[in-house]
Amino acid sequence: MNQRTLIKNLATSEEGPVSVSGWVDTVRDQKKVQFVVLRDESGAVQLVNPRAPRPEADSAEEQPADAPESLEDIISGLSVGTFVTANGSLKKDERVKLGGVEIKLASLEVGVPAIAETPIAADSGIDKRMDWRFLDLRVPRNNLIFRVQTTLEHAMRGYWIDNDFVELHTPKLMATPSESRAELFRVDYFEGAAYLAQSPQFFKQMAQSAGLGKIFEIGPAFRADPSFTSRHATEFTSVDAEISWVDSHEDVMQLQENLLVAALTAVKEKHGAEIQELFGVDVVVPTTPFPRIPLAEAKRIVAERGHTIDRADDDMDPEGERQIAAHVQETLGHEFVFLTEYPASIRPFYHMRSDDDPTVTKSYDLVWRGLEITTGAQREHRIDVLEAQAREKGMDLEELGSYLDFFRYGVPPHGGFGMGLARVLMLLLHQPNLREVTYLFRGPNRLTP
RNA sequence: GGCCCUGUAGCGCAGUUGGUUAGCGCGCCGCCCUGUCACGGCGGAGGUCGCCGGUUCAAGUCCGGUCAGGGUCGCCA
Repeated sequence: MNQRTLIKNLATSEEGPVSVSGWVDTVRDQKKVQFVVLRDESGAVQLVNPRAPRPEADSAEEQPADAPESLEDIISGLSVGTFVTANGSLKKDERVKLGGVEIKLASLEVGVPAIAETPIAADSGIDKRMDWRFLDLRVPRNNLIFRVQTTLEHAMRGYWIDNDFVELHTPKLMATPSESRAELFRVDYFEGAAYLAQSPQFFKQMAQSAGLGKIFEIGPAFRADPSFTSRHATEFTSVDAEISWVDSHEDVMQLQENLLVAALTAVKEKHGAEIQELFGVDVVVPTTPFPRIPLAEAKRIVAERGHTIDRADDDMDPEGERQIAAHVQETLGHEFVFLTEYPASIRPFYHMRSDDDPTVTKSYDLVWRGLEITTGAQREHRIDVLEAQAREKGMDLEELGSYLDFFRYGVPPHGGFGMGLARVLMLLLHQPNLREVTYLFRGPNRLTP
């Protein structure tokens, strides 16, 4: 391992010998002095090499053919993108606009030369940039996205660990569908077939019967959904939690809002300035409690705003979600809104129904700036009611056998939610598209790289 | 999957009612340049206009098909 200094630490380093490693960002090769801007994952710094006076014309001929290449020739031959290690002397210099420091080069160790003409540029479209994602990710903005994601996940884990949650890793290969038959990826499994998990739903409920109390998982989910939108992927990272002893979905909503406040607080603290600089976005930590609006009322409000929801079922449409978010922002100044009391007709069989109105579930969606990021609910844990609801939805009770067993040997009342990590990141950074904030996007037309 | 839009140089784009040699910016290559920092100056290379077919004396331009991509709706996280 070489003893490189991270470029961001140069500003506070002492003048003198230093070594940095990174890739070439710019070469400014002038007659009397050469400059190289070197970038690593933490920042950029200027390397400088004053050229020696030109040797006499005939002295060049005296150079042996196998003489080592001079530093100035190495610099002249550098292509943008090449990874190098620079050794030299750190100097503060007010003339340098890039951080007020530069490294006077002693030597340059050049690795594999990069092809000079890159297949993408800063203004390339998302599809071309995804083809060359490793180049696209060198851009500081994109590098920051995954630092923010790391902080986001770390803060959520921290919150859960502080609150006695258990972290689980549920299987992604399943014998039967985890929710519905639709959107399932079927894969060969030895002599038979298996399905890729659409969500950890059943397994995190199993943890309730297992007596684990409070659990969470951050893991992959797969949906064979031919969706071509800015907010869908066929493989995505799902943030899930499930807790015992809830009185209603209200307890789940409280968990989730506290979790999001902890996560966004951590992101603002650690990256707020950088996010402002590179994305022009102010990270807003929401206040609790988040507004809660029953779906029926939300639909009335949306209708009053002049948007007609034109659809066969009782659900909200995307424009309706944007409208209700605008309403909440205007009247309450809040970016988040819980839409609650979804009709049973548009919810899965395992959502618990309301005590006083069986057509309504104890469930919610969380909408952030007009986009749904979560569905949560109290689950039905009474086996007879659960079976009745499954039958009503036309589910095959045989196929649900092992899931239904979770409820036959004792189970606490429980509830939980699932949240799309990339959707959160997309909204946090005001990005127009999931693809921008996914390391390697997977969609109906995208399996590489 | 439905609807709408877009495919022209490595990248981003322009290209008139169809008309002779298809342009611009960036990038790339070469030469020049006293400290640059979006360096600058001069020169150069690079395109069977996504693909197939049709209309026409003539197609980047019009028509049909096809492939790829984007947006949106459905679906959801």
